[in-house]
Amino acid sequence: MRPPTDHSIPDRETLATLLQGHGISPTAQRVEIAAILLSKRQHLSADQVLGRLIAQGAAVSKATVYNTLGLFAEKSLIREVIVDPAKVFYDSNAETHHHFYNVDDGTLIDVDSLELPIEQMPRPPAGTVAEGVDIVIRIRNKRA
Amino acid sequence: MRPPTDHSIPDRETLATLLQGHGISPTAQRVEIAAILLSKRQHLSADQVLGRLIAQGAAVSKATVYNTLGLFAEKSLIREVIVDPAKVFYDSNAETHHHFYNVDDGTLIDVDSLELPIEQMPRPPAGTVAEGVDIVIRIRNKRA
DNA sequence: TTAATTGCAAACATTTTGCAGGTTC
DNA sequence: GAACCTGCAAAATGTTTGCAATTAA
Repeated sequence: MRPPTDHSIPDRETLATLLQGHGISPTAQRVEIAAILLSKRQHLSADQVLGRLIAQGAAVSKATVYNTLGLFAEKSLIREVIVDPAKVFYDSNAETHHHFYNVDDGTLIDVDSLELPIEQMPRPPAGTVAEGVDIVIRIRNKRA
Repeated sequence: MRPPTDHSIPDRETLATLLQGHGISPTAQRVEIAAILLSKRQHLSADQVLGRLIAQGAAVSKATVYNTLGLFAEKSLIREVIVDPAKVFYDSNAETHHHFYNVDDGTLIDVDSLELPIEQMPRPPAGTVAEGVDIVIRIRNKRA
């Protein structure tokens, strides 16, 4: 049986292995960032990640946060979600799925891809290949 | 029969009427911006619109271009397309349709919604209503 | 020890804003 | 003349970059 730790799940060791599995050298800062973002299903902006790092006393610079999140996305460890012209969200869930985007409060909610099946996919233009499909259902709060 | 004009189609008069039909007072600048964007099916950034205005000698300020495009989108005359974290594209086609987005060159291509039917739509979370669905198929140039 | 990574600050690009001057109805 | 609209410049925001110092393999 594994002893309890003072770290959030998943633990640092597991995270380091996970990063390596995606071809990412697990530096202290990267593991710290992964620990925050991958602790659960969530959608955070780079600034929010930085805020949490600072809040918990981790010393990671802004540039490193941006670079690292970009690197994670490139290595398919996380996903970028482009819905807000003002900033990019990073989704701890890299699996195929879609989103509700609440335009009133800027909130993202996951939609399992089984709930939104795509019947038929148009053929990509000549000379190109499809890389992925992003579906965003824009929602608004019901007015009282 | 209507005499030929030196304006692009649609002409200024028609555009002014169109703007009014969407609850937009047709000022000179707004008509000019509409003339550029609505001349055909296209996707332009605010900066591209400004560039074309300048190129053709129209005197419209940057702030007005941004404000006007935002206003047009709000009034459903055009559509904002959020695919590039760096800038918003304005789509002269406000009808329901979707997009291919070429991540290599930043190009947008329309996809008729008939070519990408949605079989089943998940129910929006309680207290919210769906406003629209944006589907973006990310494509990449085939490598030689 | 060689390459990769980080941090800082400055640079950037897009978009927004404040406000004075114009325009419209 | 009241409300709306425009233009300019400055500000705000999110993100990227250059480069020296640090760390990792």
